[in-house]
Amino acid sequence: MSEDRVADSLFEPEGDLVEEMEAFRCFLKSKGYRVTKEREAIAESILKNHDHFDVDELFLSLRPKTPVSKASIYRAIPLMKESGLLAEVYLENGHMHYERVYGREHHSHLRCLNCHRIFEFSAPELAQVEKRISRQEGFKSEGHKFEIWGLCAACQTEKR
Amino acid sequence: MSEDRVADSLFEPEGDLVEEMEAFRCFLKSKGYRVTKEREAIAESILKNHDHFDVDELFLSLRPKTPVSKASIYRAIPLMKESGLLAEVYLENGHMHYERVYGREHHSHLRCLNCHRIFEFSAPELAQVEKRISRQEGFKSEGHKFEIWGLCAACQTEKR
DNA sequence: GTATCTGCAAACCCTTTGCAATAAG
DNA sequence: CTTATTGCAAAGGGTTTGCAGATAC
Repeated sequence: MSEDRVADSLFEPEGDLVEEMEAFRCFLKSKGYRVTKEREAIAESILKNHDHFDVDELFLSLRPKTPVSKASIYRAIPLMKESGLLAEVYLENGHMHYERVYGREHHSHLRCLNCHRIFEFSAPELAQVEKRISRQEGFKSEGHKFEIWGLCAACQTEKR
Repeated sequence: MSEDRVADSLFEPEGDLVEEMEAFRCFLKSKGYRVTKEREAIAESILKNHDHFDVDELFLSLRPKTPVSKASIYRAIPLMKESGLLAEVYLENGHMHYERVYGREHHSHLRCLNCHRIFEFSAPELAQVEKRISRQEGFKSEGHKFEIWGLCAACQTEKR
């Protein structure tokens, strides 16, 4: 069906959802955590619908078909972080925003201070900086985050 | 008095405190905000004692000599951010950590996930990445943040 | 004199937690 | 069966806010 889009890594073919769900289940088992329908619903919703999201969006999007309490969502987040399914991205208006990691390339963010939209980009130098500085400082690095803030193209025009 | 240390930008000669306080007062006036003794005490405490801090540390360090309520501290923070005196650095254990910006070079952070210490470094490439990506995306950038996390040298040894 | 700022205490709001019922293995 | 997980509602805890009195200008 969608086998002819193998190289397209931005829009996920269906098969990847199955694989990624399986990876998450595997992770849970490997840690002795249980595979519950709530955890599956949360993970599936993120993998299908949410590149960037906060707890409330996730909660609301689950509610119609497979309601899960916020307590369970909050309790699932550390597990999903640990499994590498998602990562914290930034805090805005006093609550955390997350992004899906499975099936996406590592990237950095541009944040518009005016419209609060997030734009993504990749910059290969960053991994090199991470490596070099870590070596230099005797650090064993596990990841990095780079963020640029300012005004996006649209908001610059608007403000003139 | 300390005129012979002009080039030393890491440890601040006394004169800089006066200048930096003056810059902050100027900023307040320029915006129509008032120069109050509370705002001066907060700014002076940060400039003198706090490269990295959170609200509680600031509150406690002010209390003995020039007590200022937390409400006033929280109300002063956006002003100090706006003036460029301080910047948000990271969220830890549910509360924000700040750093002094006046009189210090821009730098990035290494965070140890084990001992939670922060190490600083400079990497000139980062400003170039900021510039290049902004140009590429039509973004008008106003700043960037780069952070590496992992295990510091001491914590790696300890864990073996 | 007037508008802004301060301190206090209460309100906010996101997140965490205790507990009894439920479900996974 | 046993123990982890869920949902609920209450607690937690950093931050914000309303208000009356104090203060900058």
